[in-house]
Amino acid sequence: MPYTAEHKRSTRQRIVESARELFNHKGFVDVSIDEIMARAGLTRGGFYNHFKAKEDLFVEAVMQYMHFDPRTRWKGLDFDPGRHGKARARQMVDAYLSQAHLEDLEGHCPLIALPSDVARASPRVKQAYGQLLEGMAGIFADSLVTDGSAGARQRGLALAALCVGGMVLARTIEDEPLRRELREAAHGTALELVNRRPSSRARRIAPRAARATTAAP
Amino acid sequence: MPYTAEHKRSTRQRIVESARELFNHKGFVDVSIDEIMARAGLTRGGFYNHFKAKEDLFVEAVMQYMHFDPRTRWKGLDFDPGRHGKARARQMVDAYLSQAHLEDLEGHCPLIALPSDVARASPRVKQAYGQLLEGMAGIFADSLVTDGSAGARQRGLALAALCVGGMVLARTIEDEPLRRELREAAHGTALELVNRRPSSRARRIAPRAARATTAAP
DNA sequence: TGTACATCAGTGAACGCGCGTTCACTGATGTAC
DNA sequence: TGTACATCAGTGAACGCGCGTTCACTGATGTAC
Repeated sequence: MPYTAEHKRSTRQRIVESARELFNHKGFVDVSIDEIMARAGLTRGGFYNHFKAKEDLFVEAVMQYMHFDPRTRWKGLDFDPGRHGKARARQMVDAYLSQAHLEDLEGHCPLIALPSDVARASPRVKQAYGQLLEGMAGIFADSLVTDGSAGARQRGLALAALCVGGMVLARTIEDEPLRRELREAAHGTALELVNRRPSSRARRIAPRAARATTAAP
Repeated sequence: MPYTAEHKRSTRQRIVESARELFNHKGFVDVSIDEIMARAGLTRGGFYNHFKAKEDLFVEAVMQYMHFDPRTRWKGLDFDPGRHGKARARQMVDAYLSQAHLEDLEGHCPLIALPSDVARASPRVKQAYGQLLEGMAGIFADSLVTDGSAGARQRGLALAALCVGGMVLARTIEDEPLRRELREAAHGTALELVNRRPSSRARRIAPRAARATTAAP
């Protein structure tokens, strides 16, 4: 059992990853430190060599998701990070609102798994969660702004709310047909929002919307 | 201290109401039975005269919201339950995504406060929560179906996802300007979705959409 | 109308359990010589 | 190269606390007579 600084860092990383998976699956309070450490191949006591308290893990578990490579994050969905503009937004909507993403309870986006836990957590946790949210809305906004519309930021936030909201609610539903119906409803509507310009009532800059050219599932 | 059947029923009701408020505010696990009973003006032990276990309360607390009169539920928002069609949907969007509704942590819709808790709860809780969700989506769908569009059900579900999602995410945000921005983005986009027909790509029945006639905040 | 009794909503002490955290200890490793 | 030592990641028992639940008890009320 070596203990270089590198070794310690990798152990710590294993603990964070274990926590991320378990929190995503069962929420913050229903996961014990015992459980987290066991999954990381360690025992209870060692936890405090790495963290001051359980809540520290919450922050790191959420932040961790931000650094994932999109290709490994959405493996099997032929996700191409090189796309731009609406194709990029469409691809994001398709991947995010896919059944594979919904069912991957441990691997999917923490925005889906943890909103209620975060609403009751410390400011640091909220900030980490907020960064994820801003990141997602930003990707949407950037993808939509290419046609010069000034409503892209608003549209990006609304798309994030629709995608996350659809998935959050889908996770509460047991009945499979209804769960699918909800997810697909959010999916279809999100694609519509991507393909249409933001309303000129909200922001008076955009000209008439162009019709969509391509469409995904 | 009388004890007619009526008295017992009203005591039970007080406990449910107390639980609903506390769960809404702090979630299921972070509220103790002590707390719930104290708020109802009672002591710990009496709880089990009315309920078999804490989780029973969860089901009832969620169901309770369904029976609220919309006028008391959204007091101060000049909510008129008599409206029909798109005016009804618009009014619902306005009320649901209002700042007053967001800030009323104890009184607002449980769909906003409890999604993560419900995702981890028993089937009975999920069913109660699902009924609330179906109710909301149904109101939207009914309001939109008046023009004969076959996509009303899909649109209703997506509107529910957008409204709930926007509010759920807003509750996780501490920064007031960003919280407002997100809420208003969801609000504006929800109104657009109400005012437009569902895309003819998704359901090929609807003719070209009519422009919106009125618009709320 | 008045009285004795049975009922049962509500009380509060106690139990058992799980969990976050602490702490004295261990033993493998890097380092100094 | 080999050896003694200091370090510190990891161990596992123990502590303290809060909470859900149980239970013997109380005392106000409805009811029978």
